[in-house]
Amino acid sequence: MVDVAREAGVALRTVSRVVNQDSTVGPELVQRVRAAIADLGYRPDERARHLRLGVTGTLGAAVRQLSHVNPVLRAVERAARAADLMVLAASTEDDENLERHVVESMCRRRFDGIVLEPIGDDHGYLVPELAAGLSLVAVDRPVLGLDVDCVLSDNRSGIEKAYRHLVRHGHDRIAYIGDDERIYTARERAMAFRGCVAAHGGPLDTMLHTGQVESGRIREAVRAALSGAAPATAIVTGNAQLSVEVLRHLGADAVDVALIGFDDSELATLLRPDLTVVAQDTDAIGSTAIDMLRARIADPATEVRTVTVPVELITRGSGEIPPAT
Amino acid sequence: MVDVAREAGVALRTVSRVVNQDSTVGPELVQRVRAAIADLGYRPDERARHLRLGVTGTLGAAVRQLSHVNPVLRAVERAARAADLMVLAASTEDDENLERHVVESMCRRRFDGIVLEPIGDDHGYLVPELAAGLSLVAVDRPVLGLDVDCVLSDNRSGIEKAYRHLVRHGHDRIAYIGDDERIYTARERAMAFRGCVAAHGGPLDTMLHTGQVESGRIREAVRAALSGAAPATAIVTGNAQLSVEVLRHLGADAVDVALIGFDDSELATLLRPDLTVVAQDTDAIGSTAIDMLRARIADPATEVRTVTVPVELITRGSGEIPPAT
DNA sequence: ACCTTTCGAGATAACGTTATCCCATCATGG
DNA sequence: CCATGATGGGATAACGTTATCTCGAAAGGT
Repeated sequence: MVDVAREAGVALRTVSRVVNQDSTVGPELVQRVRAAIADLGYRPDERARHLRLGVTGTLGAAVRQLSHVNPVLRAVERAARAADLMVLAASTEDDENLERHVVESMCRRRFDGIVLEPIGDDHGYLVPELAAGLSLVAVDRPVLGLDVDCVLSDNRSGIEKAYRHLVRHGHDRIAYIGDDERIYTARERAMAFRGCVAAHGGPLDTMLHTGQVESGRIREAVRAALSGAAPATAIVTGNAQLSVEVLRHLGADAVDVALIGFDDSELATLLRPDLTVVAQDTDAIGSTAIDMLRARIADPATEVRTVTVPVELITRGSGEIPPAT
Repeated sequence: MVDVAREAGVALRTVSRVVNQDSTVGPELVQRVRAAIADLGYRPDERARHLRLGVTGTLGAAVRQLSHVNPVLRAVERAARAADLMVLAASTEDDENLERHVVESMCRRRFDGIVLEPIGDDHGYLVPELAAGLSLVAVDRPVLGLDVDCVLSDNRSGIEKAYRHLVRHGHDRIAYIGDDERIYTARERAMAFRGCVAAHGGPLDTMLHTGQVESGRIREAVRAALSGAAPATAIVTGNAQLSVEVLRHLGADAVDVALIGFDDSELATLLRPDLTVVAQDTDAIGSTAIDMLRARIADPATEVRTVTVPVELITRGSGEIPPAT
């Protein structure tokens, strides 16, 4: 920058003014400075700029897997771009230690705010960061034990919609195959399912299967649900990956067993019958997250909120299969 | 930091030494400084650190869509983590202007290097950055007109493998349905297909269909390929998304028409018959990209290279369907 | 007892920006 | 013709780090 100033025969401050489009610089000086910048290949250094300014105009997104389908992240990027903020994202790989590493890195880099898909139950490392003024919003899952802004889907209502839909289509014995209940969303959905069964009066033991998403376990769960004296005539799955696994193991039975999946996905309309799903409003989740984050950045004293976004049942065929007689 | 020094009763430099685990500080001073850091909630500022150090220990990844399946990005993150580098990623949304914006932002932030999935044909904006010492590696597609490190899949060989495989299974009339040839990979694959047809001696007009991935166009292409006096008995698709679309429109015909898709995907083993694919070695692409980037960062004078990574034909059933008689 | 070595720690100067303050220069009004 | 703004531009001090240089003190050898 000092070289540019010398080359253009102006003061340092003037170069800064030209770079920042300050209107108080005469046109011919602007020209001279521009020329010098091009000549010398000067490229401004945001590190220094941000250091001086205090803010970085950057949001961090710490998500489970960058390389997976994540419509919420897409909505986050869109909304941030609309607010002239840059989003830089990194994967936490469902690893608590990696989450901590990623988030702390973002804090040390003084990102203006962080969108986090939290993992696990212990987020104690966040306490000093929050005390020091970190703006953070959790999406998809809450940060347990900490008073933090949060955007969640209405998991309970989603399961209830699916259950009621199947009951309405004549099903009586409905199974649920879900993810590991150590995961918040899996826990919420399984609890909601238990509530449905309790309200409806059926047995639970052969109808609820949760645990790691592992092909062998899913096969076993599908087998257990569909066998015995009173086999299930319908299945609800706990997430998109589980829908795929369950379909894989249903095989030819897929035309006889009703199925409703949690989460919409592109293959929902590829299969026969098309997949009925509980779809999350990912656009609303993402843009709400950015709204809340921006509000907190603007005023750190903003009251902490948890927003629950409604889900929608999309009927496509698989959920409308009648019970086998 | 100066507050910490005052609180601990030491000099600024000593605090820095403690933070950076310098061994030349006495144990009791380390304790005092640690206590002061915790007391005052001091959090180091990487912006200043990076400014002073010159390097940021950060790589940027500018990819088409963060929220899409992208096994290469996963491999990039893994390999970078192994090298103790942080990867921060952003989407370019297949938009040339957005790509430029993202890459220039990363440059101004002085990322140590950038992994780029280039879009379009004009990357002139990179020239001054490269001249100023930007380390960059392109993946999946080359940066046309610029001498830049590059990791590509062997698209030509992939198409040839698929074509030969189908010929070996008795097919004579093989159709190709591909993406818009303005996209480099689509162009390469279509060209390779033309070469195959030329070598094999068949007609081309009803067998080659490229253009935007749009449901109506794909339906029309499938119809055109399978109708007429000499209908195709086998189809090769140009990418994973096209495989899905083609399958959608094949419907019940999927058991009669041989199909080989470019790119592996999780739904390849979900369908009946399972999908035979040309699989890219995404792990190799990602780790090679990081290797090349690190080499260039370490020595900017390193010779520019283009690495072509082999592809593999994975037979699963759909590609082994014999021609209808 | 004195000199040398080693080790720990402090003062100071960068890194590349921007903001504050201040001073020219010029046109305008009394 | 001089005072008064207004306007454009320059010197200087931060922002929060780390590296260099220097110095003091303690330990060990002759």
